[in-house]
Amino acid sequence: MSSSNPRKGKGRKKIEIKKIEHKGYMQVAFSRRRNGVFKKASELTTLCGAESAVIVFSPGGKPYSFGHPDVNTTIDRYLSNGTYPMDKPKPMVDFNQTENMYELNDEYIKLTEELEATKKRGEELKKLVSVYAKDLDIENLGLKQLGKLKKRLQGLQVQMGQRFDEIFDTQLPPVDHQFSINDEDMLFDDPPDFAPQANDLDAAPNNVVPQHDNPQYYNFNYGDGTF
Amino acid sequence: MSSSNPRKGKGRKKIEIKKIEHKGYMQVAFSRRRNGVFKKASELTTLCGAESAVIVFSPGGKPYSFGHPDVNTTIDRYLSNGTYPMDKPKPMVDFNQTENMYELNDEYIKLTEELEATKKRGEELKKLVSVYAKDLDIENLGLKQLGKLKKRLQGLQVQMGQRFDEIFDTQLPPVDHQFSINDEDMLFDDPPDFAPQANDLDAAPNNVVPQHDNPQYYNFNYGDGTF
DNA sequence: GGCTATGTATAACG
DNA sequence: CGTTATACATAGCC
Repeated sequence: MSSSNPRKGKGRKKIEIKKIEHKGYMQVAFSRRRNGVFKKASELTTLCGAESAVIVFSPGGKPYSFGHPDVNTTIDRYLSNGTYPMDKPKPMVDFNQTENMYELNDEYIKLTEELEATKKRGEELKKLVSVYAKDLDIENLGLKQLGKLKKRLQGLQVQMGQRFDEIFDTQLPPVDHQFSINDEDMLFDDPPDFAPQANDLDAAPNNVVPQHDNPQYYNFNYGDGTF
Repeated sequence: MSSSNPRKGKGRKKIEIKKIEHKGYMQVAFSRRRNGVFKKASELTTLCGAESAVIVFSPGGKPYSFGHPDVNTTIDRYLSNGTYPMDKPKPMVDFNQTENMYELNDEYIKLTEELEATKKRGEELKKLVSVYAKDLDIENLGLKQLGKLKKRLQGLQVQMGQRFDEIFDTQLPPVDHQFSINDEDMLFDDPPDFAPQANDLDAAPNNVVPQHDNPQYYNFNYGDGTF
């Protein structure tokens, strides 16, 4: 940057927490700080015996993660804790502590989104009800209504069949990330649960090279945790 | 301490990265360091425009999280193999402004209440629609949901059959009726038995994230100290 | 990937 | 909870 000083400040300089525009610097900063975050997380984990997971997507879109005992386990626990479908009472934050800003902000964003989604769904349901409400009582259906219902059921059955085939053919994971929004779950009284992930930590070069044609995941082992 | 030290024994001391047994200290450390991790993550996010999610369970089992744009979005992206739209403007508060917290908290409470109310309405509507919702998004149902739906439909079929019987019992079918009795068979006798019993698939291993081992990095003990 | 100077996080204490 | 001294993280450079 400057030119006339052969030996400018070698040490660290203060930087503003704004987006780094220079791609090269940004990449370096990302790399270093990502590792810094992972290390901090692992220390927290070790010092306090806490479970943790950190997921970061680089500006290029590559995922990096750290977790103890492993990312998926922690995510599962987080999700099944009801935070996702948002059933359970959340552990409440202490509003008098600055340190909870982050959590609060997070909750705020989630709430905003969920509210929006829920409202939207409510509207759609309303429409449906207005159309079908009169047909609700099966015992009082006439032939015509039964015929309609029958057709509908047949259509559903076909779809169901296809869906089953799809699942068994492609081994599609049953995890559905969108239950909290298009929640068909509560319809069928299904307890929200997530498939336990196979935990297979195979040794690999510490290089960040994606294996074969898998999507690029960058995980590291860090002490006990997966880095 | 025993020797003279003009400086007081204040200031930070080096600590070993192992489980803190003293619960009081541990709680303090957890609080501070969790906050530190969140801040680091938020800086990383800001500096590099990266998506991130941090989940930490306190030793007491309470989940804390930070995420941008939000935890669930990042988790979803992670779980769905890292392919996801990247640009998405989110309301991001200034983490360094404590004043915002109260405001945020206020919003938070309002949102929570509104969400609850909206959800409640939504559920009631949903009950009404349930069976008749032709717009049910079957394509997004998981196996378990499909199983339930199937049962439901079968139950309906029985009811429909009874209703049909009633109708044809008490009155003569129209001359050019749209449904023959045989239609019943097709509907009721022959419910395509889709799945062998679906609940197993939930345990099917998802595509496992490749793990990279980095053994020479920090090595810390974890996991025996009872807590 | 390594070095060094310096900004930051934070352990111990009031 | 605020201060203080200090370990640690890391920006700029090689």
